[in-house]
Amino acid sequence: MASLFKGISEKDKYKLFTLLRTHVYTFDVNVDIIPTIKNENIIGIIDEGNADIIRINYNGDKTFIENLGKDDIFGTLISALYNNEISIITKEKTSVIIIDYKRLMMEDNINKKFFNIFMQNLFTILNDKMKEKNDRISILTNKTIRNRLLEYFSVNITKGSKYVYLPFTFSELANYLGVDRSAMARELKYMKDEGFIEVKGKRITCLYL
Amino acid sequence: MASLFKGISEKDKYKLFTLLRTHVYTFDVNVDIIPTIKNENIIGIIDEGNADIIRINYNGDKTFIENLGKDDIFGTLISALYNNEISIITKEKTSVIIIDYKRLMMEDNINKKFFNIFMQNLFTILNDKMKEKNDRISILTNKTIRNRLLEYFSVNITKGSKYVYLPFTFSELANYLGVDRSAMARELKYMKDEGFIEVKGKRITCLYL
DNA sequence: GTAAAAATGTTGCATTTGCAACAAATTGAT
DNA sequence: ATCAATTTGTTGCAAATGCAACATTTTTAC
Repeated sequence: MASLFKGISEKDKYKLFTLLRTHVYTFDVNVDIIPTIKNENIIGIIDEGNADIIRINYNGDKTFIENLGKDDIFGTLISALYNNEISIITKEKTSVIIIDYKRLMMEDNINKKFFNIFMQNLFTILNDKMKEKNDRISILTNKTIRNRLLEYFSVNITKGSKYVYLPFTFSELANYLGVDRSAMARELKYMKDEGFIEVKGKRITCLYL
Repeated sequence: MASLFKGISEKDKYKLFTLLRTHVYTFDVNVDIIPTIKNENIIGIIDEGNADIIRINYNGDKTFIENLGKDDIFGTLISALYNNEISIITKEKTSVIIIDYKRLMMEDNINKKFFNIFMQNLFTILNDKMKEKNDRISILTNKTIRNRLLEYFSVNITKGSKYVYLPFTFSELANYLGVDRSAMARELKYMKDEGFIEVKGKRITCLYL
């Protein structure tokens, strides 16, 4: 699991916090954290708890973008906070570490070895995020529910197995796939009936492999 | 327009190339550039020409991801090249600058001012890319063609105007929106008939604003 | 300028999907 | 253990969409 602090000792981590003038904010459940950090060019890291990134469109409709858990990052570089369209809603009590983005590039930082490790970690995380988004785009461009499901399975199958474990509920899966929940349930039933898949709780077995 | 070399003089740019051991490759039209650069952890910059990033899924189907033009970047950090699913197909004669990703983080680089500017530019570009991908996800999660179009217009409208200028053909727009071209044409006709929009070539006027 | 290729416009039809409404099952809190 | 809240299962129906097929227009190449 990628973390911004992988390979950095606790001691260096706190040196880094000083260097970057980090702030820590703690939020209750069901709160939008954006207003607290708005107007800033920041990177945030979830230190505890979790939250959903939601996008609000021109019409007031909400699109689920992703869920953030421990060590996940968000901010200027990740979610384009500079527009007004995004909310990050805590799903439980959540604390976040906020780093001022401008300080990342200050020249007095760059001689510190732990700072360089930190930057490498940041790149790795951005790379992973980009892959996730490409994955989702690939899924969403499929025109039928069945093909979206199959693409989702293909992307998320446990390597070398026939199993997909859902990291969320079926409702949220429908959301992620951009389809109606009940229509998805219907399609899953067809696929079960045809012997394509087997569903036990959140574990789906792909029998066509 | 964001460029990796914004704020860097030509002289420093070539110093940077030496520092990062860049390579330049030139490709004919309609060639996949991935095989040439595969196995490498790289960042590529389009120096001349343009190319499409295409994703191939488990089924052999192709998804258009994006078009790359001058100064656009691609590579490990942007398109997750490490999996086998991506092709980058030139649409004309195209030359690309390839930077070895590992060298980006080497400690002997980081005292150079132009290197820091370069890194800042890289972050800015990554940020923009992330925003583009979030935009597309927001569009693709809409359930009707009309709503995808409206969201597309909303995201791409020229600020302070009622105009959207398509940067590509209507066929490609349908592709981008993940819908059937003829179905999209039909929907656009309905919207014209209802007085919602006006279409003149690649310029769409949003009359509902 | 001309022919070929690509893009756009149009339409009928079968299929897929969203939506709504409700029942059943599961989960969570006290 | 019990009740409430959430999630899941199910289905009829109307609407939206993909698909195919073909005409027309525009663009491109020589």
